Amino acid sequence: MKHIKNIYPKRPSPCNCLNLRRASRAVSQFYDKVLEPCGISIAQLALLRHVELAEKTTISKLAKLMRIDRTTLNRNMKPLVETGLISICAGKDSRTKQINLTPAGRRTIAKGWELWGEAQTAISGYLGDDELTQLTQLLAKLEALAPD
Amino acid sequence: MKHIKNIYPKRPSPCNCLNLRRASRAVSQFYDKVLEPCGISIAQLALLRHVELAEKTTISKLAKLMRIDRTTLNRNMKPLVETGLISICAGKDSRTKQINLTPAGRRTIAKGWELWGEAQTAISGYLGDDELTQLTQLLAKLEALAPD
DNA sequence: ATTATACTTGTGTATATACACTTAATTTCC
DNA sequence: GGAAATTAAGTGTATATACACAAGTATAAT
Repeated sequence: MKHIKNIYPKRPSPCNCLNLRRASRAVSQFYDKVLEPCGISIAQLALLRHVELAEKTTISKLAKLMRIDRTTLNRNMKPLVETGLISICAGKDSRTKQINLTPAGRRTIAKGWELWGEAQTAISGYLGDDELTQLTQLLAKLEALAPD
Repeated sequence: MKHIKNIYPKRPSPCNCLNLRRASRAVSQFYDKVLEPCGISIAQLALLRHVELAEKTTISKLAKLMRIDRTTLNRNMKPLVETGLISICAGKDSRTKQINLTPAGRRTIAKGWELWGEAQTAISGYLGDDELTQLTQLLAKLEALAPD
């Protein structure tokens, strides 16, 4: 406990959480920049991809799959519905709603997929195989902290 | 620490960005939970700590120090001003504003600092020294992707 | 001194995130 | 069959995030 000033050196912060949040912002912005030509963000591409993966699923199930809060997902879908990339209709169980990918949504995924690959390749190359493996494992372990 | 559930691994996505975002959410929620007794989030504690570190600074300088967007900082300060943890007054240069920590803000930091230590210790123990070092280095490298 | 340039902040807009509470529908249990 | 418990979705509220644009102030250039 010698010098308090060193508790916050320039970079990185001593706070694991803050370091994660900063890296998350930086990397998200990097992906978003690369994805710009297709008109959606990395968060939105992820949403579309999960809708494609679990076709005709419901909101709660999709939220569980994506591991985000149900109400967050609900609101994140809004701009994608408005731009016609996904559509929502009533499910068989009247409590549920069914989420569908539109043709435009599929086209956007196709375009976004290519761009995503560029970003992904760039990051992978930037880190190298060993660090990439490390990172993936560490993040998986950290994510396990989330309830359920 | 009782908050940690050891039910990993959850399968990582192939997307580095998504993995980061998920881990960021999970870890932020973990810290937020531990910080609950002091009434602020980890993001807010970080803001207060940076205000303390760079006393009487301006919005733009503080944003640069925290490495977040200036307008984001501007809005994040609002609830802290309303709850009386920080105060804002005119700076010498009439363009600028001076950000100050209030006595209540200092008390909140003191309380938050202890709780933060608990969360930090929990995470550090959960990962272990080697992984913690790896993580810190990887995140610093990734954050370097952000434009200046 | 006036103009041009750079700097500092604020606002409108929009997405991302999640908690608390509510409503509606289904399932379970007696 | 009807009450109780569970499940699915929606809304209000609030914070976190950042881009585009605007307006005011200070400094540099002429």
